[in-house]
Amino acid sequence: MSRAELAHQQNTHLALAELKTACANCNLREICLPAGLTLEELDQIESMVKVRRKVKRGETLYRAGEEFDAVYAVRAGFFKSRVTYEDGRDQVIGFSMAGEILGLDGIGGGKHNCDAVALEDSEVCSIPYAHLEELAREVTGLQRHLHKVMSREIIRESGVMMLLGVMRAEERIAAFLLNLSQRLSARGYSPLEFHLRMTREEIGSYLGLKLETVSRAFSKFHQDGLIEVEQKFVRIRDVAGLKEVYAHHVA
Amino acid sequence: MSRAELAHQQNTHLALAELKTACANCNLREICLPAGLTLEELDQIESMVKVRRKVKRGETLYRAGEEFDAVYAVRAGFFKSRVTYEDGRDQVIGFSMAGEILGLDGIGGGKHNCDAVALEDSEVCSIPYAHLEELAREVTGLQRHLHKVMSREIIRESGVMMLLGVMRAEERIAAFLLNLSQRLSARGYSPLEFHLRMTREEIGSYLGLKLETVSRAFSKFHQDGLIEVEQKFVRIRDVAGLKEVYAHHVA
DNA sequence: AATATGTTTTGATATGGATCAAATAGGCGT
DNA sequence: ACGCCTATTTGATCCATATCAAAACATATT
Repeated sequence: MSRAELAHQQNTHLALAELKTACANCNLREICLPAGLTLEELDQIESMVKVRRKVKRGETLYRAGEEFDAVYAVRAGFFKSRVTYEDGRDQVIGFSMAGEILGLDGIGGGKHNCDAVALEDSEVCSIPYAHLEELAREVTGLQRHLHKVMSREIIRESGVMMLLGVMRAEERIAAFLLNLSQRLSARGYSPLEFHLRMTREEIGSYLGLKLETVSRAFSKFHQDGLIEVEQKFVRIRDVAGLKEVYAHHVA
Repeated sequence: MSRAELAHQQNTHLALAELKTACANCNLREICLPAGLTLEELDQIESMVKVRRKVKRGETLYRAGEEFDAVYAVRAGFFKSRVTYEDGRDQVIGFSMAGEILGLDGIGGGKHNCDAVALEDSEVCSIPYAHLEELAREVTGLQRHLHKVMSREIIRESGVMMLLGVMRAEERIAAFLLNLSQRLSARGYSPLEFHLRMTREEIGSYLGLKLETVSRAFSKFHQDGLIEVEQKFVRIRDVAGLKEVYAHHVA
C-alpha cells in the first residue's frame, strides 16, 4: 500500500470514527439533547450537526457584531463569553463547558452579541440556526428542549444579577466555586478537585470584582480551611462551610 | 327595555368591544406579535390568547415556585420581577411595561422563577404555554418571534449584568433613565417626561444600589441641569448630557 | 381634618472593595 | 536552562457607596 493510500485509509478511518462519535454516541447526549428521542429523530438531529470546529486556546468562536447563523454545543474545552462596552470596558458574562450551548443571544438580532473565547483548546458542534428552527417544528422534544435551554439561560443570568446586585465579595466567590463544582460533577468530573481554566482577573470580571479581591478571598478561604488553592488548581475541603459563606448571611 | 336587559346589552356590547381589541386590533401588535402574519394566522393566535387578567397594584401575577403554565403579555400597566433569595434578600431583576412578555423564565423548569408584581393596576393577556408551543410549530413567524423574544431577554439581562458589574452608581442611573425613556418612546409616550412607577428603593434594588444613592444621583442630575424630578415625575432636560454620564467614562 | 404609614431627601460617618505598589512565582518561547 | 512576560499574592491607602439618622413630604386611613 502506498504512502498516499495509507494516508487515505487512515483519513477514512478517522472520518468514520468521528461520525461514530456523533450525537447518538456522544457522551454529552443527556446534557446537550432532549431525552426520549427516537432513533429516527436522532438521525435527523445528527444530520443537522455535521460541522465540528476546533477552537484553540485564546481564539474566538465568534465575535460580537458578526452575523449570527448558528448556535454551538461545546463538545470539549472551555469558553468565556465577553461583552465589550462602547468605551472599552468589558465584562465576562459567562463561562461555558462541555454540553452547554453557546450563541443563543444571537437569535434576537441576527448578530452575535458577545465574543466567545476559548480558554483552552476546544471543540464545538455547529448547529445552523435555520436547520434548528426547521427541525424544532418537526420534533416536539427538540422544540421544547430549545425553549428550556433558552429559559435556563435567562434564569442563569438572573442568578448572576443576584450575585452582582446583592452579594458581598466572598459570597460571590463561594457561589462561583460551588457552581463550578456542581457543573463539573454533572459531567462526571470530581466536584471537589478541579483546574480553573480562567484567570483571577476573568473570575473577577464575571463577579464584578477586581482580581486582587478574588485572590484575597481565595487566601481567606484557604486560611479558614474551606479550600486549597495552588494557582489554577482548587480542592474544596469543606462544601458546607463554603455554602455557609453565602447562605449564612446575617440579615 | 328593562334595567336588566339594558345591563345585559351593555355587557354584550362591552364583550364585543373587548373582542375587538383582541390581537388583530391591539395597538401593541407590532411590539407583542411578529410582523407579516396572515389574517388566518392572526385568528389562530387570537384563539390562543382568550384569557385576560387584571392585576391590581401590589398584587402578584405569579410567584416563584408556582407551577408554570402560561406566559403573559402585558396589555396595560407596569410590573416588576423580583427574585427572593433563600436568606430573605431579594432583588428586582426587571421592569415590564405594555407589550412586553413576562414569565419566559418558567419554561425551563416548569415553575416560575420569580414574583411578578404589578406596580399599578394592570392587565395581561394570558398565553398558555402548551398552545404557544403547538402554534409555534405551525406558524413559522410565531416560532421565530418567540425565539427572538427569549433571546432578547438574554441580551437584556447581560446588559444589566454589565450595569451591575462595571458601572458606577451615576452611570447605572443614567442608563436606567435612558432605557425607560427609550421604551416609553417606542410605545408612543413622551420620551422626555414620564412618571416612575417604582420607588427609589425598587430602582436601587434593580441597579444594585441603596435608595439613598438613587436619591442622591437624582438630586445631582437635577443640579447639573440634566433632569427635573419631583417625586415620581421625571423630565429629561438634556439627553446628550445624560448619555455622557456613562458614555464619557474616563478609562 | 387628623393621624398613621410609607417615601424621599439630605447630612454625617463607616467600611468593603478598589487602587496603587512591589515582590514572587509560573509558564512559555528560544 | 535562560530570560521575558503574565499571573498571583500581599500590603498600604483611598474612595464610592453603604449605613445610620432625622427631617420633610406624600399618600392612605379613620
